Amino acid sequence: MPEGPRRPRRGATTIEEVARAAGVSRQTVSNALNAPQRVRPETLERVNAAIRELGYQPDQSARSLRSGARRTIGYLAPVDDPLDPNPLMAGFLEALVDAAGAAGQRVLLFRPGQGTADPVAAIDELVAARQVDGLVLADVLHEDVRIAHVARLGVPFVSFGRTGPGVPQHWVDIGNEAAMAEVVRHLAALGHRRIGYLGAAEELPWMAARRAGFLTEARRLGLSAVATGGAETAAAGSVVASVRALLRGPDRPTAFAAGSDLLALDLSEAVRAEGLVVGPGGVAVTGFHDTPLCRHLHPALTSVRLPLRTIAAALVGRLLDQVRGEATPAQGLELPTELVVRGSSGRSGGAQRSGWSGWFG
Amino acid sequence: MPEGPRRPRRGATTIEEVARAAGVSRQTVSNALNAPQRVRPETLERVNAAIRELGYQPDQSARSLRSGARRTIGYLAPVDDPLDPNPLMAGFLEALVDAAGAAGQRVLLFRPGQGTADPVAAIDELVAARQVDGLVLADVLHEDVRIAHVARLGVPFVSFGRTGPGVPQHWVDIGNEAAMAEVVRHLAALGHRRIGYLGAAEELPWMAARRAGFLTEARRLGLSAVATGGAETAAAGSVVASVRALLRGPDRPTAFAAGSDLLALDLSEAVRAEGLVVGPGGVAVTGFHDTPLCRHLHPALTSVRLPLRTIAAALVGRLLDQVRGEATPAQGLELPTELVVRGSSGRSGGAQRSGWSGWFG
DNA sequence: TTGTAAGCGTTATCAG
DNA sequence: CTGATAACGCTTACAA
Repeated sequence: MPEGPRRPRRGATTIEEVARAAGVSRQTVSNALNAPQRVRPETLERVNAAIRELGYQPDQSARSLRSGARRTIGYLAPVDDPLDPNPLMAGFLEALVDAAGAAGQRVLLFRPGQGTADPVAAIDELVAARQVDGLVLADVLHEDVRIAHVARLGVPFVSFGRTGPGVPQHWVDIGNEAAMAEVVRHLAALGHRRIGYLGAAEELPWMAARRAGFLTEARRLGLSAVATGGAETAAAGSVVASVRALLRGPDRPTAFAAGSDLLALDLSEAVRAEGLVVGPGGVAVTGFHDTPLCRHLHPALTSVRLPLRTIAAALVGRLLDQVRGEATPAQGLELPTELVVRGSSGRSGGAQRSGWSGWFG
Repeated sequence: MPEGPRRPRRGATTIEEVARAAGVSRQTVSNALNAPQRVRPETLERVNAAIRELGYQPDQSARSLRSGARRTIGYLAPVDDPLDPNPLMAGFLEALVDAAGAAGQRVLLFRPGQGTADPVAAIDELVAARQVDGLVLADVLHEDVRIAHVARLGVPFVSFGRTGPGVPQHWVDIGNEAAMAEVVRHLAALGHRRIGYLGAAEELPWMAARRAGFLTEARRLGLSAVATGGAETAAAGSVVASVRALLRGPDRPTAFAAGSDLLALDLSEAVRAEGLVVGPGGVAVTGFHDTPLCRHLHPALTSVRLPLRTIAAALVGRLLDQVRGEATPAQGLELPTELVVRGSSGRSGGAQRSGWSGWFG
């Protein structure tokens, strides 16, 4: 006669015990849980009482085995540069877990095995072990092996960030170009006519988009615009120097936008090093991400805030649509950002909302 | 005749197919996986070949249901202040996922349901649904309802951070007092005799410990020390003012330690506002956490680095000991931090390692 | 060493 | 609307 597992089972209540307590069959309890409309109200109430009484929760493994639904989504954490980690990862994860939880899903965090920087193997393992119903990918590149791979596997997935047009897919992203265009308009409205941009890691699509958005909008408004911090200034430590050069050159910009809050910090240091001052009456500076850092600077840093909760909700929604087999055509959603104006630019401390950017195919 | 789940099954290979391909029984495949020493080497090789060939991975749900082992640990994300999020959450999570992965475990992220700030309910759900083998709790308070609750439930758990002596438990923490003591010694070695400390949220044990470590070591060395930023300066925005007051007072400190990198930023602003300069020849400033911010400041910020990977590995190790039922007595492990000396204090850019702090019962 | 049989807790089908 | 029965894929004891 087979024996139970060697590990002492936690005294977890089973559906059987609930059924006994409520004086019904096992099936009725299952129905009460999964198809309440099939159970007579008074029976339902009795069953629910027993469930509450015993603190019953269905065993998720048994449920998954039988139904095929794992009720879990996998989040593949990007392997990021420890020197420049994604400053929003924590906040995004919290939002993701909340959004998933609201939809009755858990979030399983995974990463490529150490040493192996190969995300494809990690994905394969998770999928083969049938641990998740779908995947959320982040920091997606134009040509992303992960996307190509999961698309080939046929696993439901959704990506935070846009990819090239090769693979039809669901994605959610912020309007990086639109965000920087809004920054440019903000600076122009303050009267700045010569503006500068400091970027970094321009091979990353979102960074490239921010720079492009900056330059395009500046051109459209007829401003004099110059960008630095790209490949031409790649050498470490030279970022500040490149900005100082701009500040010493002819047509010195009176305002600078940065591709991140940390770059805005570099920017501020360069400004100070040139004997200038940041803020009203001096050089305007803006950042990106709206990290807590912004509030600790003097003057406080104007920055672009990402709608993390909306992003997470959209990601989860689109992912679960696929999991449920609802045949929504692959499409993208670009969400608007929020420009949070603080002392480093302009006078007031209020916030302006940028416009809705719409749907993309 | 019962039918399979309504969701179209992904064409996942089962143990049966592997057995057929290798010309052995289902059991032999299971043995090859779970007890390879029981299988004749040549058979093992044949089975492994079939496994590789078919890309087989055991269905984790089936495995969990039968064996009781979920191969998953739950991480309860602390509900933190969005204005002052834990700056290390992202890095810690990465380290945790890696450490868990190395031990064959996944990490399930969960949070108290939105609205409900009740972590106990979230824990109950996860445990009742038998989704995890154990729990990792972080940012643990002296009297922590979560600890009391999981201890009562009898679920294996381990905490990042120390709690009161009420409940016997496994914990891992950094030596907050020792870390600040090392900072104080560092400042003293630079010749500073009057030093200040800027803290915040002193009701949090780790913040209180940092302050205490600072004051104790300063007293021990016979330095003149003063701390601010506690409850007495709770009003928002007054932090900088409180430091400026110290800088204007008699016995002006020539060096300041902060309880976090962001507080060090406040500190720097206060120093500058008083017309003083941060760094060698001016006021020395140190931070805590060693966030990327440190490298973007000028001068770069001396800070205390946490051994996140070591912490994560220790947490996972202790947790799995409990899961495996190895009767290790509840005990704590205090890990040393690393003081990373940069331009904001001292001259060199090197790093000093602090000493090993030892084991606690 | 390998094969046989049972059952983990749940949900789906089908007969009452 | 309820109750019996089978099956999801796997691991464990035991027999061969």
